[in-house]
Amino acid sequence: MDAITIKDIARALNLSTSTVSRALRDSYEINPETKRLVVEYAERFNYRPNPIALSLKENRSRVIGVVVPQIANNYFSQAINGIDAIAYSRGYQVIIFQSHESYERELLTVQQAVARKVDGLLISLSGGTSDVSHLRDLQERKLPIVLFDRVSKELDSFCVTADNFTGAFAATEHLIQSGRRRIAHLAIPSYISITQERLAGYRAALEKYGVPYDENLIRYSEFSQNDVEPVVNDLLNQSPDAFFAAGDRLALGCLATLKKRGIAIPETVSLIGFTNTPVADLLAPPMSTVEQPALDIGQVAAEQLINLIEGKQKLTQPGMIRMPTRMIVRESSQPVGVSKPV
Amino acid sequence: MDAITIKDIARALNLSTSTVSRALRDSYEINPETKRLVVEYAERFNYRPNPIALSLKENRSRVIGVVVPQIANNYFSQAINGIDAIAYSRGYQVIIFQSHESYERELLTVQQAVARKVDGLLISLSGGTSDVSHLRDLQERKLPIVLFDRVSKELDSFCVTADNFTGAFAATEHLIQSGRRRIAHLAIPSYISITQERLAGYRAALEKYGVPYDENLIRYSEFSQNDVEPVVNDLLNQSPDAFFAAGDRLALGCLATLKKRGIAIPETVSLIGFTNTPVADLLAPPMSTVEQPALDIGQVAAEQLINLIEGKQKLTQPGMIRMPTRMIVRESSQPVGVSKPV
DNA sequence: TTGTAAGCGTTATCAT
DNA sequence: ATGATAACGCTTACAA
Repeated sequence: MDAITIKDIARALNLSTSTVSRALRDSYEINPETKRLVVEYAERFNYRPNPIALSLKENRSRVIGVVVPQIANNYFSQAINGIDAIAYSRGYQVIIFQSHESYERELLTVQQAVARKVDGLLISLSGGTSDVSHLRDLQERKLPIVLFDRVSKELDSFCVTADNFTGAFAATEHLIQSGRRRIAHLAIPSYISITQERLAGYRAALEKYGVPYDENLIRYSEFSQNDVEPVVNDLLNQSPDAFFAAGDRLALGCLATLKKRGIAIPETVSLIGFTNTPVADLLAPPMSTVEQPALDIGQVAAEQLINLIEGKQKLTQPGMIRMPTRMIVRESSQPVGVSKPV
Repeated sequence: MDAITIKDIARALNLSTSTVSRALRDSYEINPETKRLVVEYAERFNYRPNPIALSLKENRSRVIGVVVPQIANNYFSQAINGIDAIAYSRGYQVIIFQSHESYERELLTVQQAVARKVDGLLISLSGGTSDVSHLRDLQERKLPIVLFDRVSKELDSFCVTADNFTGAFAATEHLIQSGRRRIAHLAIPSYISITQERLAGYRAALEKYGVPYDENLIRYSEFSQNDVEPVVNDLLNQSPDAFFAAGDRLALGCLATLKKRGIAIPETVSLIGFTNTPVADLLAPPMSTVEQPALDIGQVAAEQLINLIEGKQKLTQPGMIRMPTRMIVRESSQPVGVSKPV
C-alpha cells in the first residue's frame, strides 16, 4: 500500500514537488535533463498519480456513474459492457449502481454517485420512476446526464434507445403477413417509455393492415419471471394466434409458459420476442426475435455522455438517438424437437 | 455541482471548521447547543461529506474492486449482484473491472484498482492467468484479496468457489445411474482451477462405478460460443451417449449444436450442464443442470473480504469455502417439442 | 528553469 | 468547548 508519490520523487532527486509535477505533466518550462531524470525515476519506481488527490484538486473524478435497474440482467449487462468499452478507451472509469426497479433506491443511488463526484451520469430509469425532478435538479447544477433505454420525455436530456416503434411495427407486420390476426401483446408496466413506443408500433401495424385492435389482447406484467405465467395464461383465454412479447424476460417467460402448456410454436401460435438474450438462439425455431442492440446503445450513450462532459457538445441541447433494431425470423415449418439418430 | 462543505457551514455559523467537524462526527467535547445548530444546518442544506477528501485523508476509499473476466456473462453478473448487495449493506461501494480473459488486461486492471485505492480486491482469475505473482505482491503490501470462482492454489488467500468436485461427481453419477457409459466431458481451458476440480469429480464417479475412463471423451474449448460447436462435433465422433458440459456457455453451445444436428435429448444422448443460466429452465426437459450458486458465492466472498478489510479476520490465514451446488434433473421421458392443441 | 505557497475537504493534534 | 494548524497528493500562480 506504500505507493510512491511525487513527494518521494522530489526528495530522492533533490527537487521540489512542483518541478517533479511539471516534469511528469509534460509542461513547457522544464530542463530536458531534469525531466529525463524525473521520468526515469518515476518509471523505475512505477509511479502512478493518485487519482483521489487529483479528484480533490480538480473537483472531478474521471468516473462516470451508471445507474441501471438490475445488473444481473442480460440486457443491462451487455449495455454496461458497451459503456465500459467506450469509457475505458477514453480514460474514464465506471461505477455501477443498481436501482432495483425502485424509485427510492434510484434517488439514493444517484445521490451517492453525486457525492462520489462522478463527472456524468448514465441512467436507465427504474420501473418505479415516474417523477424525474431529482435528475432535473442535477442537470441544473450542470451535471451531464444521458438516459438510455428507459428514457423519459419529462427530462430535457440526451436519450439513447432502441428504435422501439419501428421494431415493434416490423414484428407485428411480420406476424400479420404470416397470417396471424389475433396478436397478443405482452408488455412491462405501462408508464415506461419503451412500453409506450412498442405498443404504438404494434397498433400502427395493425392499422396499416386493417386488423382490428382488441384491448383484451394487451397485458402488462411486472418484472419478475414468475409474474409472467399467469398473465400468459390469462391471454390464452382470448384465443390468440400469436404473441408479441415486448421485452426480454417477458419473451422468455412467455416461451416457458407455452412450452409448459404444450402449445406448439409456430404451429399453434407464433411468437416474437423483443429481446436481447443471446440464448434465444437456442430456442430456434420457436421464437423469432427483434433484437435490442444493447451493446450499441451502451456505446453510443457513453460516447454522448463523454462528449458532454468534455464540452464537445453543449449541455442544453437535448436529443434523441434511436438505434436500429434487427429482426431475426426463426419460424421454420419444421416441428420442434424432431430428432434424427446420430 | 456546488455541494455544501464543512467550510460553508463554519462560515455561516461563525464557527471553525474543526468545531463543525466535531459536531458532525459526534465527538465528545462539544457544546450540545453548538452541535444542535450545526447538525440542523447540515441537514437543512443537505450536507454530505466529500468521500474523496476522506479517502485522501484516510488513505482508504470504502470501495472494493471487483475483477471479473466479463461483465456480460450470466454467472458473473449474478455474482456481482451478490457482492453488491453485501458491499452496500456494509457501507462499501463496488467498482467493477473486466479482464476480458486476458492476463495482460488483468494486470493493468488490478493496477488501476490499486491506484484508485480500493480497500480490497475480489477477483475471479482470467482464463489467461496462470501466474499470480502480481496478486502476491499486493498481498505482501497488505491489500486484502479474496478469490472467487476461478481461484488458484498458488496464492495463499481466501477462496470462495462452488463445490465443483461434488457437483461434477453428482452429475456424472446421475448419468451413469441412468445407464450412460460413454460420457463426454466438455471443459474450459485446463489450467483453470475449476476445470481441474470438475474433471476430478467426473473421474471419481467413473471410478466408483467401474466405468472406464476414455481420454478421447475429454475436450477443452475456448470461451467464445463459436468455439464450442466444432469441439462438440468432434466429440460426437467418439459416439458418446451423454454429455457433461462443465460450464455455462459450454452447456449452451453444446445444446445448440445438438439441436442443430437434430440429435434428440435425452433419447439419443443425455446432457448435464454445469451452469448458471436461469434460462436453462426454458430448455426443459433436455438439459439437466448442476447449478452454480453464483449469487451466494458473490455474497460470501464479499463478506470475507470486508471482514478482512475491517480486521475481523487476520490476513495471513488462507481458507477455502466451497458453496454447495444443486442438481436439477430435467430428463423427462416425454419427447421434446410434442405439442397439443390449445 | 526552479522553488514557494496556497488550495481542494476533511480530521487529528495541539493550543487556547 | 473551541480555534488554529498541519497533513493527505497533487497542480498552479507567483516569486526568485
